Amino acid sequence: MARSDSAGGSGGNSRLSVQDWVQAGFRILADDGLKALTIDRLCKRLGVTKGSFYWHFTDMKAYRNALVDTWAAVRDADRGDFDALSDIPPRERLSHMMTALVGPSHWMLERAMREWARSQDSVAAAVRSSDQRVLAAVRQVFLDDGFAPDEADMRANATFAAGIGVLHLAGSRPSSRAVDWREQFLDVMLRH
Amino acid sequence: MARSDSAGGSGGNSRLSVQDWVQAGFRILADDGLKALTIDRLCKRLGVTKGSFYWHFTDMKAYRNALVDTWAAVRDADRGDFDALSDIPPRERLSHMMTALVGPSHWMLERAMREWARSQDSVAAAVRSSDQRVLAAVRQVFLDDGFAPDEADMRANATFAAGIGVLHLAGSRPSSRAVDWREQFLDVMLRH
DNA sequence: ACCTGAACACCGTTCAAGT
DNA sequence: ACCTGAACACCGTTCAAGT
Repeated sequence: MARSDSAGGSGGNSRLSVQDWVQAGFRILADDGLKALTIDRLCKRLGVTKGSFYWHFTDMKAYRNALVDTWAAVRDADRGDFDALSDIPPRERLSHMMTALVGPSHWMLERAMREWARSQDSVAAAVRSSDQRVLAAVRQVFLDDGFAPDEADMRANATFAAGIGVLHLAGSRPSSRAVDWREQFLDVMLRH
Repeated sequence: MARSDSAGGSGGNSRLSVQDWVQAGFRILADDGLKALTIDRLCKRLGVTKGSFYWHFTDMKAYRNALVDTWAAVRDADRGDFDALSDIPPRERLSHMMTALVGPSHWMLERAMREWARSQDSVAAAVRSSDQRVLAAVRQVFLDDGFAPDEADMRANATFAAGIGVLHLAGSRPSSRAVDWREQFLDVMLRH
């Protein structure tokens, strides 16, 4: 096998960084799903052998943790965008958040993370702490809309749970019907 | 398929039925979770070799289908119990349904089914059709409570999605706090 | 009809050896 | 420091052969 030059990545350097492995993993997840994410496939994509993987990561568990950490950072960045929009009315803000949660690009990743969380405590902890931050932002919307703290808490949890439920129930990408549905649902949740 | 020898007892060198394999699978799932459900482990539990498994099932996929079919039958039986309670007030009926969905014994199984559904279309179809029946029962509650068909539809979907979300967000068994939360949530959903 | 036993492919993991 | 190459264990799958 002739070793193909580099992985088409940044700089075309022959040596790999942790981030190279992480990015390759994200691409595989998006292209072919959870089951396709195997060490062999990663190595083929990066043009190295398995030993290289085990120099960068102690095992598959550690590699998943690296993926989850990067995912959590991206998620936090998204949440930062919400904070920037804190001057627009609560109703619209909530609509934005729901769209982002169930939304297009994160869709596959969200599912993968939650799937790993079920069999790996370290992933579960990272997902939970990321969820907490999103929940706090949703709760703030209800507070801003004039609900008492307890009520805001309950409604934020309900809204978030429904979002996660939709994520798991959806067989495919959210349809336009789902968008209508979402708006009606938010009407109910924001009703005083 | 209706041949049931001395199932349940260990030690009988009698021949195995499909249901013997299914029941052994449920026990492994409940005891040690999804990852423990391997052909080797099933064989050790039943005291046979792998060849036996492959005489009863064409592959692991087919075996999972058998498990899902049995699960769907049990779920339908539960739903039958709801129908019997159609004379009690909507609010209480909904409370019962939510408790059963998120509830104790089916908990582990529900998750396993939905996990398989993600990577196997036949399982996804079975889960979806079972979900549809539950959804219809929830929708009926809202109709009985006086909501218009469209409203009932939307609220049933929201209630169900929230239930599934809670199922996936829960790290452990539902706490007593979760029960309070559930009642408050139902109050909002049933508010006219 | 129902099962054994041995084989094979695939994948995660290890490690001595190379640059 | 970073990677190769060969080995091993585990698990799903196949199949000829046994009862």
